[in-house]
Amino acid sequence: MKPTIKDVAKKSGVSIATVSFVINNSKPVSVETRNRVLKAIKSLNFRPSNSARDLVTGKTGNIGFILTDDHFLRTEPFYTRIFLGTEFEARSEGYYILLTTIKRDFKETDNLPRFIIDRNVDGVIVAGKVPHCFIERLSASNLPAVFIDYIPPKNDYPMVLIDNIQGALMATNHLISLGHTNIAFIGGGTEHPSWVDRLKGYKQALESSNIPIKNSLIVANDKFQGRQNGFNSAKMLFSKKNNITAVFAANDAMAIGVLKYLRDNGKRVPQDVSLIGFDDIEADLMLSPTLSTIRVPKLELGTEALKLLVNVIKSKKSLSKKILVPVELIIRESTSIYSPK
Amino acid sequence: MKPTIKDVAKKSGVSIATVSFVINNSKPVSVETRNRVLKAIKSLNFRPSNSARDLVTGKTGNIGFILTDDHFLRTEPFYTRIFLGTEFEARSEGYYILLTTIKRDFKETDNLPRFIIDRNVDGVIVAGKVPHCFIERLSASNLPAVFIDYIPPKNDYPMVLIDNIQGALMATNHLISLGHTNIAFIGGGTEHPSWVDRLKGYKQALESSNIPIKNSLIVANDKFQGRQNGFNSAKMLFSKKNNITAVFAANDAMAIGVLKYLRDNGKRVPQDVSLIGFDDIEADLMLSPTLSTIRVPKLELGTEALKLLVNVIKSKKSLSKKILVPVELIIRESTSIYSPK
DNA sequence: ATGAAAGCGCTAACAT
DNA sequence: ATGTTAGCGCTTTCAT
Repeated sequence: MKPTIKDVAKKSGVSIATVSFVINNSKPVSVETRNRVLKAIKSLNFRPSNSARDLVTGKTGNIGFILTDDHFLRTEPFYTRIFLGTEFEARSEGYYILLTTIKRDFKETDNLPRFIIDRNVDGVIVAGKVPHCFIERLSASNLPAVFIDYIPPKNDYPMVLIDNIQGALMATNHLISLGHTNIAFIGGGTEHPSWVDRLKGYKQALESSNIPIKNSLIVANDKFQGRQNGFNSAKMLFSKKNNITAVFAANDAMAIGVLKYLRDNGKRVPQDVSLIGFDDIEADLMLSPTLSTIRVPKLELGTEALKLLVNVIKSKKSLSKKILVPVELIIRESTSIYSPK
Repeated sequence: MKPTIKDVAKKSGVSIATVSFVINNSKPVSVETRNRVLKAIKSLNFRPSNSARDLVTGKTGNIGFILTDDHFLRTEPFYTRIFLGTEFEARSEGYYILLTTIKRDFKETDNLPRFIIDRNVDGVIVAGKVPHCFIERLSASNLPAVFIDYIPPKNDYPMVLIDNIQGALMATNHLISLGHTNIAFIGGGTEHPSWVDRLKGYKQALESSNIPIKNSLIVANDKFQGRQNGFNSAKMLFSKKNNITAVFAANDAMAIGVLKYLRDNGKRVPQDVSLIGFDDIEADLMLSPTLSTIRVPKLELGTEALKLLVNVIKSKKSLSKKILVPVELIIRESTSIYSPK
């Protein structure tokens, strides 16, 4: 049978209260008793029962991690890495993570994740864009929550966000510094804050270098997803004659699509066109040339979110703090100096 | 405050025992009392506390899901789909899933997942290949466990496996039925049972059609992973002159690598070379031609494993049942009739 | 068919 | 600094 706190108490000749104090560091215990208790714990291989502890503290020791199924199943290990960051940090904080997905088109009548209904989590982390009606329902549940990489409509809730504007500035400035002026932007729709900010950064960079912003060089819609989007957008841009010498794709998935289009159509990267992405997904090893990009510290997004959530849970305050995680310019093979033919 | 069983008892004018009987269907309760209790539960929005219940039953209501980090982060959403199957089934069985990764090179001295150390799961599901020393440690923990898509060395433990031989037979026979006879096999190493079986099926198919097995047409090593492996293996095969007209790649990731190699080297698929994979991963939409393959029902692997584990947990018997999940031939564009030039 | 009550393993207030 | 003890919310045995 699993040893209990009683066994430890008996073995070390103290009361169960003292054992509890030692386990939780909740009251001063003399060094020698503490050592005796610790020894007993070790020799019995004692672990406090979660359910007993949770029952009396009213906590669950669990944290829910929620994202849409399409995000979870994405080809690029973006959200899975974020999850890993969260799970990793959870270990050291003593929490368990319950991962669940909701449908991309979560309906008002759909069930909330079971751990919310049963209130079997102390808080939840929401990663990526989720339907508004889900957020409303979550809100109504009054659970502490932290959002990663998405700004919920009401903009309360603590968030961990990517510094998208800064990243887009860095990417675009990198191309500018290489001598490019005809720089295209390929992005997603306008309903995700990230796409909006990455476009904003692109425009800001051009402006500060006094390069005119041409709408004909900007394609931003979300009729398609990821690579397919990049491919189609590139087709739209390059089928017209507009002497594009560099492309900033708002994420790596799209950049890979662009790359594919350019290859299929006899344009060399970076000789004819420089290409930079965003995210630094663990791209295909086979990708050639390797992609210059803006690195998003995915693990860090996850760890920061967990820390933030634990703070909220412990402080009971609903601080609506925003953490902006810095990004990094990664120069690889797909960008090079502008050299007109 | 969260309502308790007491509130329900009070509201419906019965004892908490009766409420418990209703909740768990553990003793006959008269229809009218049952209805009264049910009404009270609903009106109070009562949910039994997991920790209280777990404390008295000695269960945790949790199941651990373990895989190596590289599997979890794989480009192809293979294991993530399996997880989703498990998680889905867990919902209806009333379990929560604690997902955690271990390192691909898990060392003897590494910590076991926390939920095992703390015994905070009633059982675990292990997906994909994991280090032997991990399995030994898991074994020592005496937790019920089920393996998915991997046969642990000692071969005890219940397993949910893919019918690899059957799948490889179907794939190879498909190529044979199209008139191909010079069929190459590209696989992984020999230390994963799946690779071994897929090769076995390939050979069996050739034999039953009286096509000689040529070792020169077989490449099976795991110096590289996934696509890269396929690419390199294809290079090895096609740089010699051996009139290969069809390739069976032991998984889709490798098949995509093969496809890439063939494209880069002016071979058309399927006109010059037919290509079939295995797994039916949600391949790149941009893949052209679309890949014929053997579909592995990934969600089903996950759901079956959970059902099996729950059985083991409930029956307390360590039945070492093996479930062989059937696969399906999916014919798409990458395979066509052999037509010599 | 229903109820009373013991007790699961722990925390924390109170007592010493 | 350490011990005693009352619960936390539930399941389950034993009465009725």
